[in-house]
Amino acid sequence: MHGQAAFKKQKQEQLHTVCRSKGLPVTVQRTVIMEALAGRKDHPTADQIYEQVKPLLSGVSRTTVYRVLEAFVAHGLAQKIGSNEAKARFDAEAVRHHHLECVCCGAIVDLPDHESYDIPLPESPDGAFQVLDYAIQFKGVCGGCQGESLKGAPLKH
Amino acid sequence: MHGQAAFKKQKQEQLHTVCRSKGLPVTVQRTVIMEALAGRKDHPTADQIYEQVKPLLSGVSRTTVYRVLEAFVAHGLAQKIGSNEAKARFDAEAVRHHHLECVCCGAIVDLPDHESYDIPLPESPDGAFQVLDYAIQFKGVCGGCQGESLKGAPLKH
DNA sequence: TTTTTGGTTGACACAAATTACCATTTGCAA
DNA sequence: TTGCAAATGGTAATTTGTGTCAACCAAAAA
Repeated sequence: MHGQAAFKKQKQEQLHTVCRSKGLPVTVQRTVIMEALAGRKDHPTADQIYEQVKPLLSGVSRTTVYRVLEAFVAHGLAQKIGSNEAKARFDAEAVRHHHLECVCCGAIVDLPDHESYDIPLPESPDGAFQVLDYAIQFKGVCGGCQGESLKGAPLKH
Repeated sequence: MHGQAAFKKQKQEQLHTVCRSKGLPVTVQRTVIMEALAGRKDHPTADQIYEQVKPLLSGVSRTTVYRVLEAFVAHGLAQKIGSNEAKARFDAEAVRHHHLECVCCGAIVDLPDHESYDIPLPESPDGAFQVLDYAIQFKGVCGGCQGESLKGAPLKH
């Protein structure tokens, strides 16, 4: 896939731009972690990224991976997405898009056509809340879990 | 508020109905935990509910609170909502509605007019995924955090 | 009312996920 | 190259959620 490589390159450039504009150092850790995150489409957890970069950055601290991912989110380089499981998952795609979450196995995939779901932002519906963006979380059962659900309990694999 | 009391009563009746129809006992713990959850609009975590019911049910186990809340979700009596924080939050309102989440302090409030945001469910957009429902997560800054953000860092209170 | 029975609860240990702290190292600009 | 602010590594601690099992209890049967 060439789109993959292009996306990675774009994210690396974005990382440099943001760091330079805010006076933050571009560290090896940030570069490698961004490379790892941008190369995945499965919205990994911090620990999954840690396992992935450990062989590439011998001696990385788990703490650093958590911190770097949080920093990406704080500076708009990545998104933290909320799932029903009790752990944070990250997404290098920071522009608006929507997700399909399997209620059975927890898998989260991107919705291919996000432009079909453009809705207007509510105008401060409760008074003071300033609405900036939104994300739609579709819930359902993925292909792999549909077979399983026929065998017994519908939820909780 | 009278709507509050009516909602609590409705949830208690729903609890009885569901338990009876499935042959499950209606325990004191379930009753008190439902009462606590139905009385809140801030989408509390399991531990917050635990702290709340501890004085009312002397000797409750934290494990029980976690289990009962999961049971509510499994039987459609409550919803587990995914936030950007790495912990599960619960909502006694089980019918479809949407949320406003403050990216600064993490507060989650219900969107008053959820009927304005009816969108069609995608027809298995990636092939095998069976879409059942959706929830829109609006992101923004709540009233309390707008003042804070003027003072310095925009994120992370 | 008493008995029976299967699901529930409490207590504890355990695992997973995340954060706090601090000494050391590093990026980068002067 | 040098200096400083920021980042990192390592460890410990906290928070959040799960597994196990004996004792218990709600609800139906006797």
